[in-house]
Amino acid sequence: MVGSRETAVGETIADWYAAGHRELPWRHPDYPAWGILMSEFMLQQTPVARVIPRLAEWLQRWPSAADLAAVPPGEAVRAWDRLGYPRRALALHGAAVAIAERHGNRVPSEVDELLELPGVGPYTARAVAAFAYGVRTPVVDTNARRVLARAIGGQAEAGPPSTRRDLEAMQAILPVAPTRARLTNAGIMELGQTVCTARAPRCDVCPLARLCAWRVTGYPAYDGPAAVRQKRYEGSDRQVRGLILRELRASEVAVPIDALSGLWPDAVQLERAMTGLLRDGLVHGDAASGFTLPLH
DNA sequence: ATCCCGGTCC
DNA sequence: GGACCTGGAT
Repeated sequence: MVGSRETAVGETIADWYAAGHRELPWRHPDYPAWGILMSEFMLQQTPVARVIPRLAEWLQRWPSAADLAAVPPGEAVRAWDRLGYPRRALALHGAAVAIAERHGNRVPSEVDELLELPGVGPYTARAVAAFAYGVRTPVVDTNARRVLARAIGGQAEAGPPSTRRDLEAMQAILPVAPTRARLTNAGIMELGQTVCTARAPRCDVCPLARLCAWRVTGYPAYDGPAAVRQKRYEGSDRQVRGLILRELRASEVAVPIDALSGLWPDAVQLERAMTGLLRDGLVHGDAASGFTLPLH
């Protein structure tokens, strides 16, 4: 219905974002769709400040999908450097190959086509459609989920994720006009990152003010299931995988097994990490001939 | 020294 | 539901 909280929240966020936001490279009007796709891959798990310089390098080195597709996947893994979760580099290279071969070197604009690309899930597909092409579609990341949970749901936290519910909740606040919807999509994530933060929300400067259901009900405490905690990094297989890849990134030739066995005291865990890397396609080779990044 | 962040895939 | 990386914040 007209005048609902949903409508008012969506319009208010669009106005707030339009009135002033951080200047980020991928928000410039003439930034290419390929650059936006790369930025979304990098931003999936990595803070803005670390993405900016790396993205600039990638765009200069590989100005289109076909340029990245033309090099071995290992070059993407090497250039990924320390952004973390290097399977994303492999997936981005795979997406570049698919775009070059099946889409005429043009990043697709349809959500369904984007979802077919490796490493592209519900968030990235809609983010690219919305921000590269202006498609009116709900874009929901973890920040948007939290804002929706508070402003619309009246809850302190978002609770367990449900893509279907998230998309419906975001759809309900999206303005009808695509140009306005785009502002709301970008704005709700910015609001969640800078104002409606997880631990110390700055409600005193929030544009939603009394439109927020959580605020008007007196900030009730969260009574849902506790958020799952990430296992510690120190001593994890993730750390061992990171050590192995760091060694392979630094070498232009195959690294002998002896050079890797010194990286970690627990031989069983080292073996397990290497098996995982080989299975993921992040490493090629064997004990006899040594190991490399995937160079073919 | 410890905690925290986060989208995709299996 | 759990695995996956890293560095910055506290």
